[in-house]
Amino acid sequence: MGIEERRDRERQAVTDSILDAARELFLAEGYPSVSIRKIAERIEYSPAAIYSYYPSKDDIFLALAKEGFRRLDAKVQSAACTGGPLEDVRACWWAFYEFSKEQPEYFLLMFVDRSVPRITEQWDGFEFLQQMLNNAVSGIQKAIDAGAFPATLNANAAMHMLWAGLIGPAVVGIRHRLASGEDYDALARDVLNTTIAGLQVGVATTFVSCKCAEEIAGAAIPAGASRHDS
Amino acid sequence: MGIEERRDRERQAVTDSILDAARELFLAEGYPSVSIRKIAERIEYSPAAIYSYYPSKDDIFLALAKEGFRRLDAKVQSAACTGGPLEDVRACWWAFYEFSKEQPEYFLLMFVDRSVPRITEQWDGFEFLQQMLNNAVSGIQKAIDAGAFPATLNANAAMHMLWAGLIGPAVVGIRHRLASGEDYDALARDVLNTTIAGLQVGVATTFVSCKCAEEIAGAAIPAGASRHDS
DNA sequence: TTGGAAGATTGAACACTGTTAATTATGGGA
DNA sequence: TCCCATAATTAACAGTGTTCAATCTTCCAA
Repeated sequence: MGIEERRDRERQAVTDSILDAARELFLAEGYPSVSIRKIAERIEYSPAAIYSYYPSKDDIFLALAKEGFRRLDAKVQSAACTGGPLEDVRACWWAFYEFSKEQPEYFLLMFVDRSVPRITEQWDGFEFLQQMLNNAVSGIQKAIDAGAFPATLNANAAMHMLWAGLIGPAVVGIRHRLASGEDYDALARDVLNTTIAGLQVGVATTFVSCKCAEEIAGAAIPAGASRHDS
Repeated sequence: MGIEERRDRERQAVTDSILDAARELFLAEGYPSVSIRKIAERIEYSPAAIYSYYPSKDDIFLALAKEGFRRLDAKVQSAACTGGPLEDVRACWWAFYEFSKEQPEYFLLMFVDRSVPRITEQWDGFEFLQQMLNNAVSGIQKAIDAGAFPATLNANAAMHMLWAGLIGPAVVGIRHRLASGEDYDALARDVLNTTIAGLQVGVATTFVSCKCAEEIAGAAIPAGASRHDS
């Protein structure tokens, strides 16, 4: 009796069509103008029907956020063209910035907007992102091993710096926070190159990943900015 | 006849009380949960009354954004403790990051959220911000003149790099985009110190302010990342 | 003192939003 | 054919920003 299988298949088809409709609206008009009623109209169902496939609107966009991490991961992975470990690092993080331009809605959903609180709440559980960040750490470690960065550099700290540092230009770009006509790409490029240059000269870092915090505890405490703690 | 004056005074008092109520709700609960009806209830007026003082909800929050720029300007200006031009630069930009922690709602409204589209549209017209950015450029120029940065450094490009670069850690912090328990301040400190170190070693910058673009046109075109343009 | 004009304020409505409960329709097994 | 589980819908609730006609208040001139 393949009836249950057929029913499961039909359920999955509707579930997918809801996500498809949400994605189309989301990419075309942005999160704020996506509504359950618009999704329902697009798939020719009543608004209430959607709630027997997704518990809430948040769950739909949580699924889209996960999709976004996969897309970002794919783009970043295909960016490394092995012009050497250092140039691979540069290329991968430039791809990260490019993603913010090509997929601003995904980027905002994943990193910036507060539209879907659960993305923040379940942050630790996004495996594709964690995997991507781990890959990025490996890439930096390769550059360290190749002598492009000082051996004292903490690859994890460096990764977080590049990541956080590039979110800035991305947000500035998406939200148009430059005077009209100025070059957003040039700014992002300068931030990337300057951060890499800064990492190469070897500034003492204070950021330590929790996983190995106990091992290094107390090792590298202060930094040039310690005077600001007063 | 001081009647008109009195009426103006009363109008201004109500206008102010609307802004006060909006600010209180905004700082306590965040933009998304501020509504015209809540503001109206707080000032004991009907919701419709607000529309004879502000044309729309956006205008209320545009006023709050301007207020935010003044607050940020005040904080940054009082941060320079003249431990030398370089340390002043560091202190001012650390204050910028601290502002994002102390006043996250203002920060989101001014730089990140898309709640009030007019903030993006009228971006060029925020005089307090422009003044603050100009001050920041001057501060960097002083550090250049004092020999803390290379003489070839474009102070305006450096300012934009510090600004955009620190928006990243600020957003990561406000949106809690680190694994649980990790140190947001340490990340921001590292980004700041590494960016300053990178500026000190003198990476060629491609960002040029529009105002002087024609003067420098074509002077400094490529950079290490030019290979990503293909 | 009264009438009217100007301004301030309101209640009710419109078109939305996410979400839920009760009701109806559909299809398969006994 | 009857029954039952599942699916889908209608209608509603409480909320949103905003608008408009009606009311209420205040003031000045006749």
